[in-house]
Amino acid sequence: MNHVVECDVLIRPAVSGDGPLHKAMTGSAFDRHGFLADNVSSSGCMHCPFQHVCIPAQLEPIEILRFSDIVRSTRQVKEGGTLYRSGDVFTSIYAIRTGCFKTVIVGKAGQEQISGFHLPGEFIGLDGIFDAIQACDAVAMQASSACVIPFGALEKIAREYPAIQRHLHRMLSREIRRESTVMTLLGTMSADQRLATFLLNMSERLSYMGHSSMKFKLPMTRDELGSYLGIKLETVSRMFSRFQRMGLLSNKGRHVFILDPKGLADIGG
Amino acid sequence: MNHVVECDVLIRPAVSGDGPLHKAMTGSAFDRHGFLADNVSSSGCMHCPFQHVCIPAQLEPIEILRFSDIVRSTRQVKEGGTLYRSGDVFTSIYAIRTGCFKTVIVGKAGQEQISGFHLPGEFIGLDGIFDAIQACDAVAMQASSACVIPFGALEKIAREYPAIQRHLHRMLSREIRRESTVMTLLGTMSADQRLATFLLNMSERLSYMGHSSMKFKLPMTRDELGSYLGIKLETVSRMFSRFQRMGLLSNKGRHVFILDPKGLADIGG
DNA sequence: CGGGCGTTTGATTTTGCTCAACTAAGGTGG
DNA sequence: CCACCTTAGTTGAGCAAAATCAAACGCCCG
Repeated sequence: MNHVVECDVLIRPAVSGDGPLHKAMTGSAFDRHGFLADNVSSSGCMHCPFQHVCIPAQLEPIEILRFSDIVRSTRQVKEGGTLYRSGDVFTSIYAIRTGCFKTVIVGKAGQEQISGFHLPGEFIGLDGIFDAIQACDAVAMQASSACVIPFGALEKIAREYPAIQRHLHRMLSREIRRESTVMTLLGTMSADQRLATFLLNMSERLSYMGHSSMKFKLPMTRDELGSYLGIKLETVSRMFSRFQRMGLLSNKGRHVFILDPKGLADIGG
Repeated sequence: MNHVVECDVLIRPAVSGDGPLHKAMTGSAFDRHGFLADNVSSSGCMHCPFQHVCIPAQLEPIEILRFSDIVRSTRQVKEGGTLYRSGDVFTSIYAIRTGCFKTVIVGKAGQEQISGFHLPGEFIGLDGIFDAIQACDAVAMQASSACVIPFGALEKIAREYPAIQRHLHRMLSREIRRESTVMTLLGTMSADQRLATFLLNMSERLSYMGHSSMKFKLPMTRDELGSYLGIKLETVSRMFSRFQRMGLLSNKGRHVFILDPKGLADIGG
């Protein structure tokens, strides 16, 4: 039942083939066991309800078909499980189908840095291409699933279809962009600016999917959010409390209700 | 005369076709007017003394030739000049030939974040692929030059030659990796760790090129280094002084002489 | 109903920032 | 060629922001 609701929501046509396409995180979306554990698995992209999320509108049917051909399997990952780990041999990239993943970079000294929270429609594992070794852990934050895209096969069809090639290059470049944005956040912003920016980004991703941009539930703990934002969990908590005192939002635990997006934007820059 | 020395140094065979290949920054390399202002320009890669730096060893002669064909021009940029600016239409990526560039991300609120210092052999402009708009400024820190690689043409030959395609993908993935490393630095490290890590990274890049890893001159101001490391210029200066007091290095302005790399590594993690 | 985890909040300490003064070096123009 | 001026770098004092340490709360979940 929950399934139906979610599917229904996700099936809405994408506003465009391009922008940041992410799975919604409205109340229901993250309730309890989270996203539906679909087992439609290897039936290809042609009839995948998430098609519009990870395949751009520009592709011709034949191109989608070829793309679909190489996506032979999906992987189900339970909460806390990994899609891949740092050090693993790289063979595939992954298109997230349901749920939510975090990518964690573990430094030499054991320091953990969360480099991103990834929602349906995003591709992860791109950092493994360089030397064919995965450079981070991809950990499921809820029961999640992802389509496995063998990279060698993807390169092959990219050589045959310029539109697919371009799609791949855009994916790679987008990841570079995303990381640049995070670098700016970590390099130039204060704690309150970081959180405000993060929340607005989340809100934007949601509204883009046609969901409420005002009310949602975060999929991560304060500790994880702190790791991503480069601040301590207590500081994250204090900033939430401050925002609430300021009337910018109302929150209880991970549930967030944005009251004054403009006010948040003023803080975030 | 200075020219000859530099060329001589740079012409040394690369240790491998892969690692972080960067222009050396030993005393002479950054002295006064810096790198040679070469005007060999559009004679192609086949006889370019920098060939080994930006083209991997795996490519066949015919592939190098095809690659060379599309590199029709080089651009000379004087100190402070830009190779491209945020907002420019993206048409090409650039292979740095001589000198040094910084890439600067300007946030909405005008905050400047230096996202990287780039030396010969590196490719920049990859973040512009996504939406065909450059996302940052590439500013020359000395008189510098770069080969212009039209991206459409590169995609075309990447479709014809798998090895070139792979080379391109590795370049893109490497940039994602590089940024991940910086994110970890900004997200988890204290000021002294950041500087120690940066200096060792610099040192490593240098030794890779066959230069002294112990003695070099930094190409950037304290302010620029601070921007990159996410700390203020005064803090950078204090950390240098602290390291000197600790006997880890000896420095005067931008000249650095590393005395205890192990000690620096202990700090950097 | 009890235990444990995630979260909030407070008190204190530490780190790095801000403001400010001073020094050194390089370039310019008389 | 020297005096001046600008810019980069160093250093110190005081301050603000965030980390750390510590305690208590609430809420799932078994």
